[in-house]
Amino acid sequence: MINNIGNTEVLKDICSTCIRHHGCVAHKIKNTLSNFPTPKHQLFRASDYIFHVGDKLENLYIVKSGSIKTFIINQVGEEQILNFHGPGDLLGIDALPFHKNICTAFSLETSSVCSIPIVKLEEALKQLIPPWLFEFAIDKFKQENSNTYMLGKKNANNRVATFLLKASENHRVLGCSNTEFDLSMSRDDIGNYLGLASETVSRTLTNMKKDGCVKLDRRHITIVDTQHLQMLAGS
Amino acid sequence: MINNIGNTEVLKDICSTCIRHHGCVAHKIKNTLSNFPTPKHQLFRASDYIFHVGDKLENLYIVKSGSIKTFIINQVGEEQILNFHGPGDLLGIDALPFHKNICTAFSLETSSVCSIPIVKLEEALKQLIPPWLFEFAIDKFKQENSNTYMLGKKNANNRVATFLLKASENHRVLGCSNTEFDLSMSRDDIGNYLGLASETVSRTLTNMKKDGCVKLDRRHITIVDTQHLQMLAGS
DNA sequence: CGTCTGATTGACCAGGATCAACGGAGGTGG
DNA sequence: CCACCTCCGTTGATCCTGGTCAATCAGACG
Repeated sequence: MINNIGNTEVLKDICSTCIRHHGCVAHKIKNTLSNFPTPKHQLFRASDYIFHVGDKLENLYIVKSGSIKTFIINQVGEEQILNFHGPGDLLGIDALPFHKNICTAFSLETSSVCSIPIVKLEEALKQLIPPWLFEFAIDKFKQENSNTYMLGKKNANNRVATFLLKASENHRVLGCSNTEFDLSMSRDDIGNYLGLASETVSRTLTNMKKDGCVKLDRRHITIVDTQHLQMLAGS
Repeated sequence: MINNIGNTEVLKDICSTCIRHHGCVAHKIKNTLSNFPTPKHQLFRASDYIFHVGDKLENLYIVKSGSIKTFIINQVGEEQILNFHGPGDLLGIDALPFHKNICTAFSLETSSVCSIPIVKLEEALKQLIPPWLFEFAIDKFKQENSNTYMLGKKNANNRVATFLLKASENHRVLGCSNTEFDLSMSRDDIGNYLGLASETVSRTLTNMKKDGCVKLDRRHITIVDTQHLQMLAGS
């Protein structure tokens, strides 16, 4: 009833189910550009993999019916689900710009998807829009997606360590020291953001200090043992 | 040291700090389109508001230096931080397409931003790219952004209720019943996604059933009292 | 009918929230 | 220049939510 799976009518009616995005992107691109190949439809059954982490990304997929989960495997070998995807959702865009899948996609039930050769899509988009805008959009997608990184982190150590490493990485990208910097936000703000009480943030930082992992002076942080921190972050 | 705040050199050197995005979007657009207005720079001091939730969105902002937090206010009047934004980050894009800010932006320290009149930007982008692609991109941004909705949810009730409401909304958008549907994933998957044990998901659902909030039959869900569920979700 | 997987329920325990007290830094006013 | 105040961070004590382990149960399927 909900997802009229396996209904051949759905497959015939090209992209009629891509409601959420006001029509299927692939076909819109096709209508705009004459040399774009006809998007193909594929059927996956329950427990089928659409793609694996690390694989070369050959296609982008738009879910037409059914549902698909994407997940990564963490340090300990456990699955961490990133998201559930239903009709209209796009799969694989976070594999750009390196064409390497950063997650695994797994069909939870019989699902039909519309697949677009990624190389062709990039060519097409570069005809449509300026390259800098393309890069910007990709970058933006990845940035937003990276918020998900916190959802699975369970305990206080995981969360705070991940937070520190992300702050460190941000400073590195900006050309500043990634081992010694000032946090601009209060313990309260950090706790609020991480879903912890400010006291817990404080305690966790104190423990890291005792372990010789970081040095602390109020909001001034020195990362002493990055490896240890990464271990605490659990990824 | 980290953010050379208030340094007038930074303000003179147009968008030199927008490293992460390989240059400032606003100026790239300006270079592409002759009629696009020169982006303006603004300075905010610690505890200044860049914009408030509900305000009409006049400008997009690109952070050049300093740091800014964005947050929403939940049912109970508490602040829930969505993200911290540093140099290179874009502020306000989630206010599209309705031009109404869905969060408040607050400067944590002295911060300089580059502001772009949003109406002008939209006009410019519509010259650059096909409208359907523009709509698609906006829609995609919002979708990714909406992952953040879970970060603030603290307890099991919050999380599970929010999850159910999102599932309900997804079904509504697809033209299916939003009060009675099948979940395609196991309790294990739900728990993994929400950062809860599967047993906790089960218990929480059972409690909701006892409260007359939902009906349950394995993966088949009937939402009986949406208002109650929204109260549990806490937003 | 037996097996297997997934969901539910119970018992117990630990991690983190809450409440409370304290200390230090910075700001303000006399 | 110093006394005072306020805000923020730290630390301690206690309680409770939710994780873990384990047993049971209900469907699905061969």
